[in-house]
This record gives sequence, structure tokens and C-alpha cells, in this order.
Amino acid sequence: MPVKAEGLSGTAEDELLLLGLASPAPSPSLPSSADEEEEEEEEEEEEEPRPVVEEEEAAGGRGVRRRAEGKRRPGRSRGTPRTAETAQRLKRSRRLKANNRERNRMHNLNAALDALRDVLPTFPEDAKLTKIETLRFAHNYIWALTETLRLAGAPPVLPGVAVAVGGAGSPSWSGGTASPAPSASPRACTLSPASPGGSASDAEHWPPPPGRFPPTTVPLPRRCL
DNA sequence: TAGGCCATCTGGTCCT
DNA sequence: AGGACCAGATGGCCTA
Repeated sequence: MPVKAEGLSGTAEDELLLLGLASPAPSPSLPSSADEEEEEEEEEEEEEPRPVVEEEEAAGGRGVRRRAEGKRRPGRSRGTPRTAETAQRLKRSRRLKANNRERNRMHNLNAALDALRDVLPTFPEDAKLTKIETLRFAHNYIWALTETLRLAGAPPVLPGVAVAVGGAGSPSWSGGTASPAPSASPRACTLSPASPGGSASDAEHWPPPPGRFPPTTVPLPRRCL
């Protein structure tokens, strides 16, 4: 499924839509389940109990036509307490807002992943690593660079030096150390994903599929050459 | 066609 | 209460 453009269903819009305060423009965008649900919601809105039928009749509005057609909506007239509907709508509204937030969150996550891909060497250049490959390769790449520095006699990277995350908060490194933990690992020199904190599953994913093989430019620790 | 990858939705949980 | 985060489910697209 193609990525839905951001802003297609803004939070505020959803809210307005759900509360019946905005008239939804026919969306030419890709059909998603959310959209479908919104459409359902629109229908619901349209079928909201209309307390001012007399006025509509006077104005020749839809109330008149309904009555003329002799159609009566099932259920819903007086029996259902309005508060239940309101609660339902509120719930739905919150859900859609949460969906939007979640979508944005995942978009941010993907953007960060793309940024990570950009700084990772791949061959060919435009080969796109999958998410899991990106993470694993980044892990290895950092490990390899660290090893290279270490073997070159460079001073250890200062713990606490970290990438500013998201640009908003202060830099943090949840791991508590700036170097890939496994640098002390006895598994040095393999340069396989199993090297840095490797696991069986890591090894399973190495090497990457042909055509997107990235590590050709990863500097090997001198000891390994 | 099966399997991999991905985007999205959803409900639960935790945190502020 | 509302938002962030997470994991499971679902369905679409693509490739071998």
C-alpha cells in the first residue's frame, strides 16, 4: 500500500468530521480502511436524529422528503439515549486521532530510518536496505568503525557523546555507553552481524541478499586484514 | 502462488 | 484524560 500523504486526514479535520462540524470533501485519495470508516461515520452523521423536523418541513428540507417517502430509520429514533451516541462518537473520534498519531509516529520512525540509510554505504548506491537490514548493518557498521578506531589507537569515544535525538530533547543514550557493547567481544574480526552483540538471528541475516550488499566499504579492523 | 516487506488499524499499557 | 509506545492483525504490493 502506498504511503498515505501526510495531512490527508488531519486530526482536527477528523474531529470536525466526526462531530459533524465539517462537511467532508470527497476525498480523491487512496482508499484506506480509515477512509472507509470515516465514510461510514459520515453516513451516521447524516442520519443523526434531527430534532427540528418541523423547521425543515417548513423550509422544504430533507425532513419533508423523508416523510414523503415514508421512510423511517430503524432503531435510533427515541429509544437510543443521545448520550450513548455521543459517547460512541467520542470514542470513534479518539480512535481516529490515535490512528493519526500512530501514523505520524511511524512516519517519523521511517524518516529516521531513511536518514540512517543515507549514511550507510550500500552497493549499489541506490540499493535500499530493508528496515531490519538497515538496523543490523548500522549496528555492524558502528561496531566496525569503533574497532577500527580502537585498533588505530584512537582514544575511546567519550561515553555520553551521542546523537541528538529528534532535535528537541537533550542528547541521550539509553544504553549508557557510546560504543557498541560488543567491542570487547571475543568474536572480533568476523565483521558479520554476529559480531556486535550477535545472535543466531543476526547470523541468519548475514550476508544481506545480493544486490543490496552494503559492507564492501566497511573498514575492516586492521587485525582482520 | 508463496513468502517477504510494508503501511495501517487497533486495543492495551504506561506515563505525564 | 490524553499521548506515546507497543505488539498483533490485516491486507496490498512485489519478487522468486
